[in-house]
Amino acid sequence: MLTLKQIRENTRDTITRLAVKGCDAAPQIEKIIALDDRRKAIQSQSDALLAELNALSKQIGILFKEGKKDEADKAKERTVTIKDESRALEEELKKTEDELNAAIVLLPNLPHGSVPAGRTAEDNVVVRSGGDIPVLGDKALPHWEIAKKYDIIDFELGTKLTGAGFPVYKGKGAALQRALITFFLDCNTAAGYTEVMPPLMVNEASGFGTGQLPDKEGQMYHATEDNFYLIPTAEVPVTNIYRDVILDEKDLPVGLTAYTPCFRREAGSYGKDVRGLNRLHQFDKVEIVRVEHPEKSYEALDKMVAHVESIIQKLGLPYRILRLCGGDMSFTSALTYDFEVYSAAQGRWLEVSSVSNFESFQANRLKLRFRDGGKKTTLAHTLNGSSLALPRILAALLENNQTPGGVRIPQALVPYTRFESIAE
RNA sequence: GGAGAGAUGGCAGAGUGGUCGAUUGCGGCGGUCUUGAAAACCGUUGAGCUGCGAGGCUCCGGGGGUUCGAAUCCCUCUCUCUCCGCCA
Repeated sequence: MLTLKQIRENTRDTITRLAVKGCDAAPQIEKIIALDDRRKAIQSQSDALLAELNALSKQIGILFKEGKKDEADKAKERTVTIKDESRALEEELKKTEDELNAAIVLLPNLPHGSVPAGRTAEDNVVVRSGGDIPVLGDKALPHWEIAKKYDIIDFELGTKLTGAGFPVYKGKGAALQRALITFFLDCNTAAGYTEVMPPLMVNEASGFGTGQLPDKEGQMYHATEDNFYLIPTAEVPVTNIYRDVILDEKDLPVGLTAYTPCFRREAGSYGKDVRGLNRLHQFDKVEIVRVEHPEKSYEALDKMVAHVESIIQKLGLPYRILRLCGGDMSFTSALTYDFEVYSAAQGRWLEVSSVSNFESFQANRLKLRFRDGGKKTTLAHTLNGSSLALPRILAALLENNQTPGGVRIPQALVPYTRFESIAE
């Protein structure tokens, strides 16, 4: 969430920048400022009243000690009216605060100055691209057919066990999956990220911390008996490590990486785009998360982009990097780069990573701060990115590397798979 | 799952109705001393809201209650520990 300070002190600028995201925030902001004014007024009234009550209570204590019971009883009378007034004010205050909070939470993060205007994915800007798109010829198979041909992924079996979107990886398919996870983690730790293995279920507070709750409640699987949520991404448990934390400035930057399965209900998506590995309810992903000093977060974002790019290059996949336009960016992001790899048999680009700087938007919600110099606490900046999501990488690998003699494994992965191809 | 104990500041640990946002120790920061360091000594050291400021208000796991007054009493939830049961 945005800070009240930002909204109040840079009102005009806030409105202008939110417009880039296609959000007409003026009425909302007017409402927020009015609510905040009201909150302050009630608060100071309430504080004055409580100050009087505190003083009286102290006095009554002293009077009792001195044995002046009559005077004490007299003083008590006044406290009764104060308490009534105070209770009413408190109710009013809570109501106003709730309204204020609900209003602020609706505002998306401010886009960075470099974010292109635009409404849809069409308006995203290709920053750069790399790798060669293979020419496969007419007999090229989409990955779901390759998977069937070599019996490495069984979608029907997963449906039997659980439901659609829960594939079973078999034989070399399972081994390749495991190899990719280890490969990605090794790349990330070599770049200085510390590996963590977080829980796959989180409580409500964590869901709120990263913003999945309350808005996206329907997107997560919910274990109602214990009120836990299955994580839709490692971002949730890993970022929440820093919920309500005040770091020392010298602890920055923080860089963590985690492999986790991800669970998404994907309510409402269907159609041809969801075939095979393109969209799953359970999939594997390796994530990177950073906590940065506000002055260094964009430098860090560039480093993350370069890092993810280097991994895709090692796999030899054709890719492109997009700077998302205002309209296509997530609610919480200030600047996002998407990575897409080309799926040669499907003839389309598949999103495999999204790297974002959230600036202080998440940190404000998490209360993630650092102490600078020894005195002031300041909100930190958070960033995260996939490094990388497995299913679509796997899809592209299978499709782009298919040959009449089988699927060729990229050299960088062979030490991990310990086989060089997948054949009949 | 059953029984019991507990949750206090960065950590340890006092505090069982009034002047307690909280004794003390450790740690941190600043200083004295020293060529430098250690030791010793002195000072300082939680967060949030509000106010130009002085100051005021809130927070002792979360929520509710009793009371003029709650860290302290009551209810409730969550979590931790010990013992028993079960178990990879």
